[in-house]
Amino acid sequence: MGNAGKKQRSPDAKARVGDKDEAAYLASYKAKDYPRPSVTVDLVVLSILEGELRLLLIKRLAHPFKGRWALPGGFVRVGDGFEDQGEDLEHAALRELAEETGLPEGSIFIEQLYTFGRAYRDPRMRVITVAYYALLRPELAVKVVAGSDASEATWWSLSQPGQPELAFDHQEILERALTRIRGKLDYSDIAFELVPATFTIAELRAVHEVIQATSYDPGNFRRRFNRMLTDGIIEDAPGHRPTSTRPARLYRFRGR
Amino acid sequence: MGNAGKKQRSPDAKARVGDKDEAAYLASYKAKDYPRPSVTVDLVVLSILEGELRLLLIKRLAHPFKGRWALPGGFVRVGDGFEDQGEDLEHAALRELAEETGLPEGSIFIEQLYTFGRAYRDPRMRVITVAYYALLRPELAVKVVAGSDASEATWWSLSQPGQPELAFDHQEILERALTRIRGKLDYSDIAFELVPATFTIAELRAVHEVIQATSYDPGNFRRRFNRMLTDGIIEDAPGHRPTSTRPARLYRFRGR
DNA sequence: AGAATAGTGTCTATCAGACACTATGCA
DNA sequence: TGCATAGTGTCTGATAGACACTATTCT
Repeated sequence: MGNAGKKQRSPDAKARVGDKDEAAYLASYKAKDYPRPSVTVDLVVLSILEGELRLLLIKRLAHPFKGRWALPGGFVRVGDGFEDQGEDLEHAALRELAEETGLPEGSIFIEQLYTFGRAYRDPRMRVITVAYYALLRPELAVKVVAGSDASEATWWSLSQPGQPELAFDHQEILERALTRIRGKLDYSDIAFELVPATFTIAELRAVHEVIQATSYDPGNFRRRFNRMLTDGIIEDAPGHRPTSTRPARLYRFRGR
Repeated sequence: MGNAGKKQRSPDAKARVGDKDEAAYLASYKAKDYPRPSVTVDLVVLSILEGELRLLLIKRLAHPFKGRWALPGGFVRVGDGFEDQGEDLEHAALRELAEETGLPEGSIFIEQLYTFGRAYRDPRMRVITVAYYALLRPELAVKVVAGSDASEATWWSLSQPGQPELAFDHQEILERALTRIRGKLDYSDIAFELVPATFTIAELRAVHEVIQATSYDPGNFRRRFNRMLTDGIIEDAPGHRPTSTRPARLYRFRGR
């Protein structure tokens, strides 16, 4: 171990120095001599369970911050650098998400959030993390189990006080994710990622209410909803959702 | 050269293996054995000159894409990794901006845009770039000169057809920056970063028009502007701006 | 029958867009 | 004096928030 620098150098680099043509130049490129940071992806995984906004946290089994709760994430695979440049960032995020939740890779919505790279944010070494947020429909969220590395995974409520102190700068990442999501909720389609495949108006309203931590007038919300209907963003779905009183009509997101 | 891997390892790592305490653990940490990508910052530097939206591009002097135009940027300094973890991402962006424009480091507005890390986006090796956008007031923009590395720097117009083909995935980065800026223009204060320190309503309107590539009714725009006045976002400034006809009142952004 | 939620309608304030109009300084 | 731009006022349509009201189903 500790031979990463060696492995990443093209084997016959020196031989081609001096060649003017670009292909040869690439082979002899020496930029790898600069120190490089480690790059990770971290995920703010959110869902709504039992009417509360919930965050998926993993208990760290190793130093640093051993025993503390942290966002799921891990190193981006960059291959050997030259012949194999490894996986895309989004792929790394989806892979880590699948590994740490046990869910299949498809059908999980993620979006890049921000990149956190403050020096000393990881005490071990320079680590730059590309943060994503993921939104899980409740049907999927309940299937989450601890990943193959046997680490503990738990849905913490953000709707109630008493979250644990997070490892690294993960609290800051979480807050930026919430701010972003709150800002995008009204003008984007992300709310539909937190609702079952077919849903009632009240269910969609509950998503908005839980995320914004306010309450909306049912009548006014319905009006906004009706505009989405006439705009073709959503459509009727067959059946009704039984409730404690009058059953509610079902709808379906038409996106994508 | 090629000794980056060696330099980044803590000298007495092996000696402390087995110690349970966290500090010792950090010293012996071996995560550096994973291959690491290079990390750069790239900047979409925009200003408005002669009524046109302009983008600062640098002509590449080296392979790859030698002779092609590219966004200014460069490697993030990460120090030796452990004792010295190097500079923050935003600092790297501000430093590169200063180096490549000759402008002083303060008083330039930048904001992180997105991180582009597709495999093979750089043919040499795996490079992940954290993109920022910078907005320069016209007074500053005219002072930009080619940086210390003597590379050619030019303001290209985005308001007219005929931009050059950009190096790497810089076209994609540019497009994301424009989309972001167009989206934020209405609800944020970024328009004030493209206008002189004191400005007229027509000048601010011109910024909006050039960026959105539309035209706004002067009367209606003035009404929006008046709301900003009563909200305290902007305030009167002394004097008038001479025009070809009736001089216009001056205002000043109150932010920060 | 009563309770609770689904679903509809109305009123008001705010704001954007269209557009007509007045004011002022320069050529 | 004419003209271009600065600056004001008015009308209309769309939308959000407050709130009163009707409809339907479960218990």
